[in-house]
Amino acid sequence: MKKSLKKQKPSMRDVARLAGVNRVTASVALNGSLRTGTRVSDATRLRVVAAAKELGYTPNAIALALRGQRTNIIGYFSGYEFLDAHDPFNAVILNGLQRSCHMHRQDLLIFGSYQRNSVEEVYASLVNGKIDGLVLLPTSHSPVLDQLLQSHLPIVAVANPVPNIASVTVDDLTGSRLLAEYLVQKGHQRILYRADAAEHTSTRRRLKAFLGLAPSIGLNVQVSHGESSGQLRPEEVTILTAPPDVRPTAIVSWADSHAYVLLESLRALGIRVPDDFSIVGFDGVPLRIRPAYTLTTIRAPWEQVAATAVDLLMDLIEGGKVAQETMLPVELVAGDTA
Amino acid sequence: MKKSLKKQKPSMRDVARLAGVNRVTASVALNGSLRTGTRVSDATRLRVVAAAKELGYTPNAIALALRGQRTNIIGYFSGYEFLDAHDPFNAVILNGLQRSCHMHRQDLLIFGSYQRNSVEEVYASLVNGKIDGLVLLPTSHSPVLDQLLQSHLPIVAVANPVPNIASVTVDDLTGSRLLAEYLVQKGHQRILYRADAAEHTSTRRRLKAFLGLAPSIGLNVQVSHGESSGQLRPEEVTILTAPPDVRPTAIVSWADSHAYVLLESLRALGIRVPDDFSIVGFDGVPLRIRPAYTLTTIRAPWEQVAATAVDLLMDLIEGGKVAQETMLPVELVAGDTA
DNA sequence: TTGAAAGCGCTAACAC
DNA sequence: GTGTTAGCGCTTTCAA
Repeated sequence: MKKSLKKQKPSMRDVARLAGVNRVTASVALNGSLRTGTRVSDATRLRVVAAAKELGYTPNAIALALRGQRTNIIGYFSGYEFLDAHDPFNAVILNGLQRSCHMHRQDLLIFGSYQRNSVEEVYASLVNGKIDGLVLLPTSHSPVLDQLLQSHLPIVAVANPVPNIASVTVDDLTGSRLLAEYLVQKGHQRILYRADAAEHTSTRRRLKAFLGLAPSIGLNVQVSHGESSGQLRPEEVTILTAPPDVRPTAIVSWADSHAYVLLESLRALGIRVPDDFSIVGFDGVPLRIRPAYTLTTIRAPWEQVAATAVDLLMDLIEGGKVAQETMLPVELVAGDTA
Repeated sequence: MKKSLKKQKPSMRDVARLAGVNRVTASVALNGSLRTGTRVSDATRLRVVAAAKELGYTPNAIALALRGQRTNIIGYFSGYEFLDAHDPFNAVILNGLQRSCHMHRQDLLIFGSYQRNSVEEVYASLVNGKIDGLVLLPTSHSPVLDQLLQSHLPIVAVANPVPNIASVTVDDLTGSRLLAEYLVQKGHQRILYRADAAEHTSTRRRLKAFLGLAPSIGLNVQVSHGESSGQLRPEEVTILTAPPDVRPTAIVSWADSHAYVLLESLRALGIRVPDDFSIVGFDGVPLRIRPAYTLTTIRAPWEQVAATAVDLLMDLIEGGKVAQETMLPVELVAGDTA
């Protein structure tokens, strides 16, 4: 009666005992000996398999991991911030990771460590052996990054290229060009380019490309940096409420997420879009629920980016070499905000 | 020159060697001996700590896990389906899990195994020792569930109560009552209740409560089951396009996600909301981007549900007993769809 | 105060 | 064809 209370998970040893063979014989019988000539007679194999089945044996992944130095778990770390799944960008990345991990039969471990005490702790939790490799969404510069570069943990960055780390990115330059051309075509001349406070590498690329192109196609660009939340700063309000013949007619947001915040801010100020201002974004993450505004934006294949990152990571884990930067194409999708 | 190429992660053994002590002395020096009287002189401790620092030693979580039968990873399994992070419901659950895992210093492993080959495989991957416990979003009835019940993996279900498993749910009854009363108050009499195809336990509770209450407050309820995608079935179209004096005036969707799909379907049919039909949902998941329609719905504290599930799971893992069902309160929030 | 032994579950390599 | 040995990195128990 009481022995069934504490039914432990059976180990290989239990299987072997029941089948009346040695532990390693059982192991070989179940897994097939790889290179070694070690073979098992069909009779024994059958007995072992039967025993395993009877006991409901399943291998212990932790023991396997300790032995083989391979957990078959890959990690996702989105920098220091809380990984807000409500943010459609994070959502699409998560979906891509999930899909690709599934293809590679890897488990996915989420590091949403927004407040983990120290850099040391974060670092230690990343290299403690739980994961075989890491997909990283680099925020601006983080001290963990330096440490990770020293470590031998395979890493692939997404979205923002990082020197010395394999990165999967999107074609920010083309995206900026498409936006600039679109705005010109719509007759705009004075543009407010809203960059992010954190200055991600990819944002800088987008901005630089836009600024580089602007003069040659007749765009006059003013740059501002929004709050990290995407809210308007007082200076920006001043710019936007200047006389109509002076103020910009279109706003380029470095990312959709902030463009949506902006749309709400303008609405609160009684400013109409696209009547008073045109707004374009960048990212083009698909939304599950139809939003109040359909943003004109650059659509990048983020799910594919994440999936590719996992693919590359697997190569890296298996000792391969991968390209420093893998860049995926983008396209412009016209909405009703510009 | 070439030795730095294969810089292995240092182990306790390396630290001990550098400090000139035994491995266990090093271990004790770094972790402090717990119950055992084993102590280390300050001199040795200092040397060991210095050695550890010099080498950049961090403990190996896998070895710890194998030894202590504890990985400090908790898993999240959303049934057989792909865990679509775009779905705001999944997003809010993920956020709650993440937050609570962080509080408990646990890592979060996502099982998004939409297609993992067999039940056996799914089961094996859940009980292989990688996770200390599981938060489960039960879909309708799944065979894995039966197996999991036999196992000794600590489990907590969210949203849908499951017999013999600790569950964290929301007050579906009160939610249904609030909706019914609201609709009556708005003058509705003929209602279409749209349940889900999968018939989740919680949906059944909502429906049952609604039906139970309806007669006493003068509501006439018709029930339909939408596609699993939330799309309209032909029968439903028939119901909705019946003559105005016959057809329902309000639709209750078992969940917001399908309510939003419904809104789009009606829009495609040229039916206006709330002019032609009122629509109410259930879940009240906060949206990051303002949607085209602001749904009248029941708001449940899903993030709190997920966080509580982790709390309970930790109790369970540590050998405690927890309540069979923990129910969190809901409230009605009026939008512009009813 | 420190070291030695044992064991968590598993398998590659080499006996027999 | 099968068993033995050894070791992945760590800590608890006991002996010195």
